[in-house]
Order: sequence, then structure tokens, then C-alpha cells
Amino acid sequence: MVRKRTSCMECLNDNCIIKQYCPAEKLEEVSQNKMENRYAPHQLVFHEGNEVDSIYFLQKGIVKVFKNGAFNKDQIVRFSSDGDILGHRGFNSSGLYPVSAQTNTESSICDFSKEYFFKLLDEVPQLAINLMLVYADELNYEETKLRDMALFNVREKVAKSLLILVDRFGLDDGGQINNAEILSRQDIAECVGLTSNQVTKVLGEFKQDQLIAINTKKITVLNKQELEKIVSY
Amino acid sequence: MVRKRTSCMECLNDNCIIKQYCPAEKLEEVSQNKMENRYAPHQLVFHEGNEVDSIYFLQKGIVKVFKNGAFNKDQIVRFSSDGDILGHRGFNSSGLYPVSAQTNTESSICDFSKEYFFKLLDEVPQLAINLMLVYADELNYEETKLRDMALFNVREKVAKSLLILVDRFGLDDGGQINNAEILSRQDIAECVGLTSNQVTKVLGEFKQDQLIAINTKKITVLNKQELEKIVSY
DNA sequence: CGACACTTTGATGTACGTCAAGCCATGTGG
DNA sequence: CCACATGGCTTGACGTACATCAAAGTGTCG
Repeated sequence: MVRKRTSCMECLNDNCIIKQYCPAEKLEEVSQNKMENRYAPHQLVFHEGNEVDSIYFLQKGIVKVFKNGAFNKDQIVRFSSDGDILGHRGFNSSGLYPVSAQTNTESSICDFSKEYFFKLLDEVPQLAINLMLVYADELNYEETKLRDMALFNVREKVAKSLLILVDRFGLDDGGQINNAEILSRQDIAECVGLTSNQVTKVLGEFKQDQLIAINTKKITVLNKQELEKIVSY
Repeated sequence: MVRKRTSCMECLNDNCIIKQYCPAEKLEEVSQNKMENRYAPHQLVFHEGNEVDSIYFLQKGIVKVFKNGAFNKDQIVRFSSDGDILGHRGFNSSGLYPVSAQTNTESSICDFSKEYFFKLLDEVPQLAINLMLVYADELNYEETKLRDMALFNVREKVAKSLLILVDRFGLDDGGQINNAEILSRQDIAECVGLTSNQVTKVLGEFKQDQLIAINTKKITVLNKQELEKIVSY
């Protein structure tokens, strides 16, 4: 991991809420209080259960956020990408990270100390309010997923996992799911609480039904509408 | 529903984050911008899918917050009680309530317009920050639940539902779960995505194993430690 | 070219979801 | 005050979808 000082003024990532809501004159100070880090693929950013000391902003890359379950059955909370906040789940009453974060690709991540970040929130109310709105959206997303996981059968869950990937990574011109090649069957399974076995089987069914095409890791969505129909009720 | 103006200064509920984080001189203005409403049991406070216009603070009572699923299989998100915030899940990008809220008991609920509340957040940064922390805790809670629901079998889910109720409502001197008499088997089932049938069966097992005692609706916890052991791994 | 890891596929037992019938409380009207 | 109706609770029986295991297949790396 390579650490260096960089300036928010020159950062090209417009999704970052710091850049969006801090006034220009504040950004100079902000830059003084952060470090930018470069991670190799499959490096741990922070670990579930550890004390929360920092908050992270993912400038570029893909990071897997996940919770430990029993017997190496982890639960993937989300895949974060450019502009996303990491570690904010740790601002809870326990003071411990409730999830782990691990890079999937090479990544650039800025970090602030928790102390400085809270000082910043107090000085820039719009930042606090908009971070609050980020939480609200994530809470909605998780509660919808919770409802769905309670209701869906295996086939529906796999359809849901594909739509989650499409939503997060998008499709390229040919209809292929971006970044799908970096995901194992296990990864897909852990998004929706299944085993890699079950995912493989249902993906095979979907291929049979011409909803998708599979070239090992690369998945092409042929009929998104039908996939959406499977998860709607 | 009876509406009236009351003052936050005289409110006895110290759990309310408005009272906790607004300076005394601000509370006068706040009181001018809210209404207190008295609801009968089983009245709807707001409905999933409706436009978000207000935020609510539950002064006294028990309110069921739930999401609609397929074929009257609702999902209970939580039971709110004295001091809890209601409707904050609606501060999302869709502008619609993602859940419904319905009183279980007679309840007193204060409401603010969304506009005034956001103005207040901007003027009182500590309120915004602490509301953010409320979201963070709820997000943690939901993600833990999501993980558990993906992993647990029926027996474990029922144990979990009992522990949720104990956590929310507490036990009286005799070990009975407070307010359990207002809950149907269906309610318990909808906390953890089961049917009332399944809940009844497992509660019967727990009774057999002397973990609980059942007097129709009233449930007495005899061995909380063992219940916790069932949901731990 | 061989070793390793991941994926695919089939077979098997079991836990689960569903249905239906009986039971027990509660409340109402004769 | 008792008979009856209603709604939720309880229990058992049954078929199915699911979890798990093992073995073969495929791709990838040194």
C-alpha cells in the first residue's frame, strides 16, 4: 500500500460527497487532513470487529464490503465503486466496524481520521445532511433486500443477484456485465445467501431459457426484462 | 385522531433527539412548528408508497413499521416505542415512504413538515450528526438481520424473533415479555419471514425444552441464555 | 505438461412450506 | 347465563424445493 498526500482540488471524482458539499475554501484544509492510498487487488482496507479510527472515500476501484457469517459463509453487503464512502457503517454505538472491506481491483482510497471528519461534519451542515441521506438510501436498499430474501426462492434470488450486478456495474455495448470477470460464483452466491452450486445451476437454467449467455466468468444479459419479471410480484 | 399544539419544553420524553440536541432557546420555535396527534390502536400513521411530507416522533405508544410483500406476506421492520423517530426512512431519493407505520396501541405522535425539519437540521448541526448516527445504528441492525436471515433455519429464526421482542419491549418481573399480548403469531412470524404455523410449532418445541412458558399470547422467557446460544455461531 | 482452483452436474436425504382439520379462547345474542 | 359463531392458535400429514456431497469437467497458472 502506497500512501501519499494529494489535493481534493485536483481530484476528478465528482461523485465524492466531500467535493460536492464542502465549499472551495474548505477543500484546502480538507486536503491537509487526508491521505490517499493505493491498494493492490485483494487487500483488506478494514476488518469487521476492529475499532473504527478512519473513514474512507473510494476514488477509483472496486471494493467488496462483507459481513462474516458462520463457517466461511460470508454475506456480501455491496460492491463499492468510484466515489463511494467506506467505513461509515462504523459510526455506530459499538465503535467497531460491522463489516470488512477488501479490494477486488487495484484501488485508490482516501482516508480521514474519525475525529477530523466529525469536526468537518459539525462545520459543514450540508455535508452532515447529505451523508445522512446516503444512509437513508442504503437503509432503504437493505430493507428491500431483507424483504426479498425472506420471500424469494432460489431462482428468484439468482435473478436478483444478476440485477444487483447490472445495477452496480452496468452493461457494456454487447450487454456483458462490466467487471463480471472478477467475480467468482461464490461471490455472486454470497450477495444473496446461496451456495456457488445453486448459482451455477440456476445460471444454467437462465442460459437454457436464453435470458443470459455465459462464457465462463463473463455473463451477457440477453433479456433483462424477463429477469426483472422474475423478481417482481 | 386528535390534533393539538403542545410544547417541547414540557415534554417528559428524554429519548427524543430533538429535545436532546436542540438548544433550549430553539425549542420554543420548534414547538411552534409541530403538532401532537393522538392515535387509536391500529390506525395508519403513513403508508408505503405515499409521498413523504412529514417526519414523526413517537412520544408514547407502540407502532409497527412494516413493508408490503407478496400476497399479504408483510415484513415487519421494527416495533417503535417511546422516543423513536418515524418516517425518516422516507428521506431517500425516491421521495416516497418505503414502509408503512401503524399503531399497535393508543399513541401520541408529534409531526413536523419535511421542509421545517430540514431547515432545523441545517441550523443545528449536532441534530443532523446525531440523526445520522441513528441511521448508522439502524443500518447495522438491518444488515446483521439480513445476514442472520440468510443463514438461520426455522428454529433459529424463531429464537431470534423472541430475542428481538425481549430487546425491544423488555421483560417484566416475572420474565414475561412486555406487550407480547398485543402481538399475534402472524406478527412474530413477519419479524423473521416465517408463517404463523411455523412459529407456533417452534414455540411448542421451546416450551417442551423449558426455554419458555406460553399462556396463549403471553410468553415467559425461562432460559434466555439458551435462546441466545441458539442464534450464536 | 501437470497441478491447482473453480465450475458444472447428478444423486440423495432432509428440512421446509402448505394444507386441512380440530381446538381453544373471546365476544355476542337469545 | 348459556349456546353459538368467529377468529386465531395448534397439530399432524404430505409433497416439494432445497442443502449437501461427491465426482467429473474446464480453465489457468507456473
